[in-house]
Amino acid sequence: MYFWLMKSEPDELSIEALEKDRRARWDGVRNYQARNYLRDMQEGDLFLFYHSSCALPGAAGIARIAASAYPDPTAIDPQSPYHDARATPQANPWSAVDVEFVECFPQVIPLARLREEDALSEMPLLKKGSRLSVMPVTAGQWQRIVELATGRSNY
DNA sequence: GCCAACGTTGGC
DNA sequence: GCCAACGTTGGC
Repeated sequence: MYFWLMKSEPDELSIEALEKDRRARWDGVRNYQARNYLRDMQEGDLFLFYHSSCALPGAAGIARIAASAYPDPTAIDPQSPYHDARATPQANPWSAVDVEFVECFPQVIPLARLREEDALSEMPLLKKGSRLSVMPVTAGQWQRIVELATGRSNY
């Protein structure tokens, strides 16, 4: 079991929308490093749902990988904003996973708050200039963030 | 292989 | 809207 963090613009998919729908496809990732992490995910892995490009960027909740990586259908869909003209059904370089809702944090843990934690300073999320949208989270980082968010000392 | 130009990300 | 920083593209 591994821990991850994935960024989403709440206008596209928020933790609240996932709570309502229970399950969603996580698609549109168009960066090779992020894609490789998607491919490393296993059903049952947990991830921090991070809201980006919004009024209050930060960790908003927890979700779970419901289906491991498969070819991202949006890459070969000409109608999709994520369409990639070089992708074909036979050779689709992009991957998607399915995710399911676990919990909303009582309050979003803002990016600025995460930055105050020495224990989190190694997270790619907090490194200057990092734009990676899918990243691994260590057990220690996971525990610290869940504790900040919920008061629970363990998950 | 180098590197300038470009488009994108994402916080502020 | 601004802009720093990044990844990708494509000419050479």
